[in-house]
Order: sequence, then C-alpha cells, then structure tokens
Amino acid sequence: MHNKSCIMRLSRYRSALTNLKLLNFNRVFSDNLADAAGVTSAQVRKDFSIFGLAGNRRGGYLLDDLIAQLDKILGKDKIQKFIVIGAGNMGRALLNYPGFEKNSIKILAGFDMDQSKFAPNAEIPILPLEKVKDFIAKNTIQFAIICVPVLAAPQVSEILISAGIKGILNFAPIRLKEHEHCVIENINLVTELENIIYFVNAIEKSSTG
Amino acid sequence: MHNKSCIMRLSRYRSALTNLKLLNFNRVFSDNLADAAGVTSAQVRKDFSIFGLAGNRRGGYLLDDLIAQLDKILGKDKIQKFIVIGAGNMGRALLNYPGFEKNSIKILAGFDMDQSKFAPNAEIPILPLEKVKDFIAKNTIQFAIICVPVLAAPQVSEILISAGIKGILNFAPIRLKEHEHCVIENINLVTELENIIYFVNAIEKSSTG
DNA sequence: TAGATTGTTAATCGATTAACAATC
DNA sequence: TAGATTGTTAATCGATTAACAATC
Repeated sequence: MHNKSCIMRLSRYRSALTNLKLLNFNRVFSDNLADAAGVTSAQVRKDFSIFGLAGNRRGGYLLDDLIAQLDKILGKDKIQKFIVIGAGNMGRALLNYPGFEKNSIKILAGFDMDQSKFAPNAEIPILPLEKVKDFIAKNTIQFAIICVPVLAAPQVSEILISAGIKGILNFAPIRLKEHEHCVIENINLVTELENIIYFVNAIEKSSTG
Repeated sequence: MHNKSCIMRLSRYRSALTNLKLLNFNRVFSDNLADAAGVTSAQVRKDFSIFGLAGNRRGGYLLDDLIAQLDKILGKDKIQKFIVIGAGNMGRALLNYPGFEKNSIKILAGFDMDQSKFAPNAEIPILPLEKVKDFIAKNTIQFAIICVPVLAAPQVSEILISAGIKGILNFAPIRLKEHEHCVIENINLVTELENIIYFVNAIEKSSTG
C-alpha cells in the first residue's frame, strides 16, 4: 500500500493532465508535468514507475493513455456514490458543487436533523438523518462527507460506520480517528487558514527583523 | 522557518486543547494531547521544545498557558482580516461559516463578477470584483480565499497579489504556484475525495485478493 | 548516429521515533 | 525518596532527489 502524499500527487497529475489536454497537448514529458503539478521531474518518473505507468524514452508519455490509467488507479472508471451529512452552508455548497459530476463523483442525497432543511423532492434530496442507514443500504453507498457541527460529528461518524460507510471526508473541526473499517480524512478550515497566517507572519518577521 | 506539517500540528494541538478545556481539564500530559491530536507523545514534546513551550516534569502542561502561547504563535492574538473572491455556493458558505469568528478570523467582504450576486448592504457585503483593489488598500487586508471557477483563478490570484494580498487559500481546482510575495495554499476537493476512494478500494482489494 | 528522455538505483535529506538522563 | 514525566539527543526510517545507464 502506498502513502497518502503519493496518491495525492497522482490525483494532481491527473488534474494537471486534463488541463494540458484542453491546451491540445498529445504528449507530455516528465518535465512539463512536474512543472504543472509543482513537483520535480524525478518525482513524477518515480511515482509513475511505482504504478507501472510507462512512457517512451524519447517521446514522453501519451496524454490519453496516462489519463486512462490514472483514472483506473483513482477509481474514476466508475461512478463513486456519496452522501452529505449536514445541510448547513457548507453541506449545501457541496451538494451543489459542479466539479464532482465530471469526476465520477456523484452525491445522491443530503441528510440533516433540522426539519426546516428537508427537501425530499429536490434533484438531490435532503432527508431526515434517521433515514440515513436505510438509504446507505438501499443504494450501496460507500462514501460520506460530514458537515455537521463539531459536537455532533463523532456520533454521526459512528452511525455512518455502523451503517457500512467505508470512507469519510470530515469538515467538522474535530479530528475523527482512523477506524478499522473506514478511511477518514479530516479537513479543518481554521487550521488551513492558521497555517497561511503563520507563514505570512513568519516571512514578515524575517524580512523586518 | 519551520515546515508546514509542524505548523499544522500546532494548530491541531490548539484545537484539541480547547476541546479538553471544555471537559474541565487544567493540565495535560504529552500523552493525552498526542492521543487527542492523533500523533505520538514524542512528537508533541519535540514540537513544543522547538517553539519553547515548556511544561513541568511531573505535572505536564498548564492548559491556559499552552493555549495562550499557541495563540501567539499562530497569530490568534489579533484579528486576521480576510476577503472571499467568488460568491458561488462555496464562497457564500465560507462567508457564513460560524467557526471563523471565535478563532480571530474575520471575513470583511465577498467579491464577484456577477451582478446578481451583489449585496452591498448585507452584514458581510458582496461587492463587484473591480472594487477589490481599493477595498484591500482601504482595509489593509492581507488574506484572501479564492472560490472562483478554475479558468478565472490564475487571473484572480494575479489581481490579489498585485493589490498586496500576502496569503491565499485557493479552492479552485488548479494549483496556483507559490509566489515570491504571497503564501498560497491549495485545497482541491476532488483530490481529497479521490484519495479516500483510492484507499478504500486498496483495502478492499487487499482483503479480497 | 547523435541527442534526448525515461526508468531505476544509490545517495541524500529531513522528519519521526526511541530512549534515557534530568528533574519535579 | 520513589515514581512519573519532560526535554533532548541519537537512531531510525522513509521519502525525495541526483545521477546515469538504457534506449527510443
């Protein structure tokens, strides 16, 4: 099994390659791609060799080939079904995010505890949280995104995991621990901003003092 | 200067500590905190020693002390002013995100090109993009969050940097490159989800095959 | 062929962890 | 004092990079 940053890079390569394709490229060299993805060319070739992605020693890599193979590795050769828990601002933004569909990511429904948020007849329905277990089973959902308040998050993750969810992206500002039967990824918006704030201040201090 | 993951950990420690404080803790041991933040206790002590955060060899660390010192390091001892560019679903979700204010992060305004999004009299106003430069100058803003479509993102970042923005969090699905005068952090939602999908599939394969 | 790029190995680099002396 | 925890040094580990032979 490979490590997280390696997989994140594969995903970035793919994203960069689709941009290059829009510019009518047919082939790329490790150098081009490295530049677009913000890594070194040695890193690109190393990553590719790990996953058996081969090029031509003189002509680089064929764009279509490469994208197709990355799609397979990243599970983009079939639709991946998601649900969103919590239909607050962030939850609703994700329900309507236009970038998912063209990336084989489909959000089937949202869930909330607050009656005023329900929208059972919307294109992507928002349903009561107590229906989530049934919904997961009926639609064989593997993935969920958590956008509930911090206090609700641990409990919600328990419910999801016991209902059979295998992968969670958590936006609630509490670190949900990795689980034996479920991959969990945490994004903490405040932490991301604090990181930026720190480095801006650090640069200022070092240039001032 | 320290590396990104170290600073991200400091931020996570802080977040974990405020949770422990809610549970009426007065002191923590490196062990407790490590558990709450998902790292080893050696890592906690190492990080603390780098930043001169000292404890008591028998009594661990005083919670209030620790939080106050982390606040200083992370720039939380004063209000950090942000703007949001792009008032689509994601942009508006961030404008209304309740977790920022109690973390010394204040969003002063949103900006968009689409007239139908304007809301100059809202509590957090949404203004025309062409006013962004003036607004940044007048309000001495250092930080921005980009939530515009992928094609607009590079141009928007240029505008912001030339207007004096020093730190950017970018949600558009294109990697904006680090800039001499500006710290840039990219979050690509699709990449995060692809990462989860990959590891769920990898686990399934390894347990099946 | 000559030139350029891949694929891979070995070297480097840095971050994490283990271990333990200091000390409360 | 005995016991427990910090603070720090040295060892380990793994990821990144440099370099170059293979080859198109």
